[in-house]
Amino acid sequence: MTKSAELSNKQQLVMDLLEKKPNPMSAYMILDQLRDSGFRAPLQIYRALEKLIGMGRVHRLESLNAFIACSHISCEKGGATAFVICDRCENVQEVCDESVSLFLAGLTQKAKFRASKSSIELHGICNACEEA
Amino acid sequence: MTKSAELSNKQQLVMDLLEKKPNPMSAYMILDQLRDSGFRAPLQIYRALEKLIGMGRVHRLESLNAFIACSHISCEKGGATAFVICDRCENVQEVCDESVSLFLAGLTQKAKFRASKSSIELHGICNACEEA
DNA sequence: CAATTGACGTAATGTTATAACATCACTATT
DNA sequence: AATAGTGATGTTATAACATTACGTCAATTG
Ligand SMILES: [Zn+2]
Ligand SMILES: [Zn+2]
Ligand SMILES: [Zn+2]
Ligand SMILES: [Zn+2]
Repeated sequence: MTKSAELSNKQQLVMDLLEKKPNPMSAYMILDQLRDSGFRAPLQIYRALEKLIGMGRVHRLESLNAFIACSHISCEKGGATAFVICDRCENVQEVCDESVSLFLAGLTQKAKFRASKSSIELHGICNACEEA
Repeated sequence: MTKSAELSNKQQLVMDLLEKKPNPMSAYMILDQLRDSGFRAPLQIYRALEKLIGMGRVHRLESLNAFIACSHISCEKGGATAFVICDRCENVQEVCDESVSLFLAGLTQKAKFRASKSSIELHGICNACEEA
């Protein structure tokens, strides 16, 4: 629910919803939740998401076709992030430390590559679910 | 075009097509190419792909919704693979060395996690395209 | 032989994402 | 004030990706 002057009304509504949910949501789930707030078409959601992702405030999980609020102050700076996704409870941990950027740096160097975007997603069962 | 007795006729057709193409193909692209070989519906493609992926002979690229033949003998054993994808020429490098498995091991340990599947995909511009 | 299994066929449907086009609100420039 | 530019918005239609549901068939196996 963090207020940010840079967001339009619609964008703020999507941001607020994602920040309330600990789990990833698909664009269509978001649409369903926001019908009463004036959203009527998928594109309205996708446009808001595009902006929020550009700002680093929302991440897209490629392996789920879903979206989640950034759990850090914002990943604009650090950049590279890895997502650890529990397939049971849908909890997502966002790992953003040096090991990630070092790994990616090594990868781009080996591959002689100029990277622009990364997607690192690990699926499995989290500790809490394992013990339950 | 590696022959493998374990594959059905349809599965072999999909495998052959993917092995001929250096670039990722979507399921519907595959379908288009294989209409003359008797494929009629998406499901026929997805079923073959499911089997081939299970065998480690084909990989799914989550960030592209596309599929590509494994460029190694087969990733059944090693497991973890990273894909380096050029957004210009669509060339895909498959990196499968120790740095990848070490990185993932560190990640699962930090996150206290039992991993079952990973998806590591790096987008950008390859060296060849950069120099062109 | 009955049961199980795995591949296959087909139609319908579900889910995710974008194209195309028009309009509106705000700002900057003339 | 008029003009033009920009970013957000609204709406409809459609493209692209994936699965459900149901039925058939052949090979294996207890
Ligand atoms: Zn983040
Ligand atoms: Zn869990
Ligand atoms: Zn492979
Ligand atoms: Zn390239």
